[in-house]
Amino acid sequence: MPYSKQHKSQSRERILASAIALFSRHGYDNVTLDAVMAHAGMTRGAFYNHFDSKQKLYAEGMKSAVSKNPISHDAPEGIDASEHLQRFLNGYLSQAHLHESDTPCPMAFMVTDVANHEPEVRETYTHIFKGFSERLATLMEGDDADRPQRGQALAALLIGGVAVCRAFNEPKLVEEVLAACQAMAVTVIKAE
Amino acid sequence: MPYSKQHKSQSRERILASAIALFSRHGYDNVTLDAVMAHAGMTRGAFYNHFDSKQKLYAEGMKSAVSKNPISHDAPEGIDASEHLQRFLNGYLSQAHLHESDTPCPMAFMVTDVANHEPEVRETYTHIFKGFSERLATLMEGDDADRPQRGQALAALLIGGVAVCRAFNEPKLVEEVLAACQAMAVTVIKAE
DNA sequence: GTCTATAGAAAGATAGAC
DNA sequence: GTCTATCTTTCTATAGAC
Repeated sequence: MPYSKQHKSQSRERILASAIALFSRHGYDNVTLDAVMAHAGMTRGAFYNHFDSKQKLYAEGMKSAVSKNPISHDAPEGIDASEHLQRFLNGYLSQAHLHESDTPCPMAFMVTDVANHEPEVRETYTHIFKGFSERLATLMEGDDADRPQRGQALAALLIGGVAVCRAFNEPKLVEEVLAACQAMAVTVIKAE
Repeated sequence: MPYSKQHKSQSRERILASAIALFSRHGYDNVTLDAVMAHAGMTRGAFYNHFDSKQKLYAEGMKSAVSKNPISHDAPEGIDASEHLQRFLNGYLSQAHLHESDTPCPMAFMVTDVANHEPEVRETYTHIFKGFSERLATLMEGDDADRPQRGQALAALLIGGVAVCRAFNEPKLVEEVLAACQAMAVTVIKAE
């Protein structure tokens, strides 16, 4: 057998990484399987050995993207929750996230796209959002009873901020809105 | 001349209304010109007497949608700014807006879609967002110096809240997030 | 498992009749 | 101005060689 199992799973991972990067930046319909496979270093014909359809790849890509989100992991040694959260906010609401990241946040980059897809994809999105908002709630300060709600609102603010900035045509406005969201986020995560 | 100028401009308006409704709900690529024209009561062939291309229709549709946004207009007689804003928030962050409106907010429904389009569309989006956030800033309370920034963050929160809710698969979560955004919006519009 | 080649469908845009 | 019919391109998905 000329190809190992490891080889196949590596190919699959490359396809997934390629899919996340391209779907996020250009949208589902603007990305062809040709492009995904070329970006992964293969040709179109090999695709169907790994996934059943383009739609399935989209759903799988979303799932795969979650685990790569830095907020999904615990704070590094010696960093407290508050500092961990603040660092995350700085990275999330940044030009680098908007323009350079290879693994941008799928919740912000693909919101509208997901809303137009079938239930399986939307279920995945729902699951990811819950994890995200709960994680934010855990890391913030203040009364326990309010935190889940504040976590959800903060999540909407962050996702909204990144999403609208991506649609803008003016760098100056992008800077302003990122800063405005930062400022509001800070007041949200402080105890009331 | 069997067709009046008025007839032509009425057709154009019907096409625009159809375009806004369909593009918002289903996304640019999931809507065919066939569908737009059928929804407007015509067939595909008539389209090119009104617009140069599908892309142009998209840009024109965005522009047309702005003027129909209730927040663009002044408060009715006897309603003060604070009450006008609160009513707008209630409508914006509602199930009706998410599921039933024929003229949903294009900023929330088409964010990701717009980000994937050419500069002309993004310029229009940028323009609309500025008007929206400035209008919110005008209607809210508190220190003048802070208001532009707070208006931008509030805009991001509202757009983000509606956008994510549209992607969810669980009605219960939709209700929670709408309420959470409402609560946060209220604290933002109050004087600090 | 990956390749090249191709089938088949969908949809944007155009032509010409009325 | 609007219609039907058609050209043309694009892209998903499949077939078969290596």
